[in-house]
Amino acid sequence: MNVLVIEDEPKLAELIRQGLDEDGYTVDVAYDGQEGLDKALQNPFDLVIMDVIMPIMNGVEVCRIIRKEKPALPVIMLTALDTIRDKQNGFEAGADDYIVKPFEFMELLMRVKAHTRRPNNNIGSEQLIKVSDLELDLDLKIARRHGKEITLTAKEYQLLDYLMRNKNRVLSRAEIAQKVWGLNFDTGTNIIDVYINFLRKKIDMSSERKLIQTQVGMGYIFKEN
Amino acid sequence: MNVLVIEDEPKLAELIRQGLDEDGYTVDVAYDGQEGLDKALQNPFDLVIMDVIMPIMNGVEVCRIIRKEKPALPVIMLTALDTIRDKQNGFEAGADDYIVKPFEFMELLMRVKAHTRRPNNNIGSEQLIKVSDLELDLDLKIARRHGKEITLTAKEYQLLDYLMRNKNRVLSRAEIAQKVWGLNFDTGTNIIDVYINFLRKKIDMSSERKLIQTQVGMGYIFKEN
DNA sequence: AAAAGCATTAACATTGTCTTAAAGATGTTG
DNA sequence: CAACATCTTTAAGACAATGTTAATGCTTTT
Repeated sequence: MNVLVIEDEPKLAELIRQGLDEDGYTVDVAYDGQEGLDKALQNPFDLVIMDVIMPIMNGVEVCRIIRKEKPALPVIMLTALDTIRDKQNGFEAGADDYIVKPFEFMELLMRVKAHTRRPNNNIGSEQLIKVSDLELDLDLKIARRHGKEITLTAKEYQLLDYLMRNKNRVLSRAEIAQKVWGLNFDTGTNIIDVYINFLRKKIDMSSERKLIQTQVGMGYIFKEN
Repeated sequence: MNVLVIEDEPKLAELIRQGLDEDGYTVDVAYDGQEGLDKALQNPFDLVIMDVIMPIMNGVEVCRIIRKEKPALPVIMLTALDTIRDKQNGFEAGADDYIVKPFEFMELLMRVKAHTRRPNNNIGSEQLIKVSDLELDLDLKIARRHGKEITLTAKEYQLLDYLMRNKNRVLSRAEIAQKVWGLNFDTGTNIIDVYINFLRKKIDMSSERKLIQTQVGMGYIFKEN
């Protein structure tokens, strides 16, 4: 697990670094907001711990940008500001947790564990979406069913990605056109039907379990189970 | 967003319920650990808020089981126990957050938001309309009565959706034609009657409680209870 | 009891979907 | 930079599912 600590006070930064290190985390430290932001965006961290009051760029700002660029990356704010208003600012900027100084290191450690335990947090390590026996490898841009590799073209990949992220929900053609093609679906095109057909041939043809199902008059659904 | 509150103290439970309700959450309350656990496992909640000290089964136990059965369901613990050791117990049982009483409601609300903001959590976030023992699943576009699944065609679905959203109100054919078909109902068509008939066969045939009722000379009404 | 309103059914019309083929883009390689 | 390969998109016909009409019989109202 890779953790980024953004904290301008060297003593505290070192304390946190060492404590997490002892617990098996890989820790990187940044000493101001700008440096922290750059590191956070460029490297695959699993969690960010940051102070609010920092030189160059304050934590709330940094958090806002991180949240926008990496919506799934957990952020724990660490600060002496204790009023409800301060906390509200932090949470509104997208923080996932807020710890008031002074705190016991044990408390921080427990919260770090809580936020890195989440099953969704395979971000930073290997990237894949899994539904039933089909997995989509976000790094290699291929699918796998029963462990067998299935190559996909760009559009097929985008469509499958969208379907899988919205599994168990009927998606209208208009919705799919909008999200995958950026179209307004007034154009009377049947391109979605055609691509659904391509995907079915690749992922559903050889299997009994049909993952892509048609909902006549409504759209398509990617069904788990 | 569906939230389960497990809290034995009725006053506090109601306070939380009301506050979350005002912020747009759908809230269910359980008053002891066992009831809470049952509800949590049987329904698709997005978040659980629970007290630690409760009759029948304590929060730590409940949390441990929830975590095992539903690893992705966020749990916020709420307790008067303030020592590091207590918190450690909570987190080790799989809690995602830990708030010490007394707390400001705003702080709870912010943490609830933080935990329900996470992407990928379409787990449990199924949208549905419920009237009496009939529920309409807006994701799967199916109905369920007594838990039994009922598939619907596109028009049937649209009509039922309209009826349920306007439950306990007599709807004239003209209104229905307008809203569901986009027609002006001057055409002397009986299509609404026919579709009401289809719906009755699917949802009312096998049940004593007739949800769709005729108001002679006026239209139809979808009646709760 | 007559009239009006409603329920039900089956036949038919319409729409929606699947599949294939081929043309138009785009990217790659000699 | 031309020829090739691959990918994306359009189009058309076959087929299936759904939507609608209309005729008939039943129920409610007056």
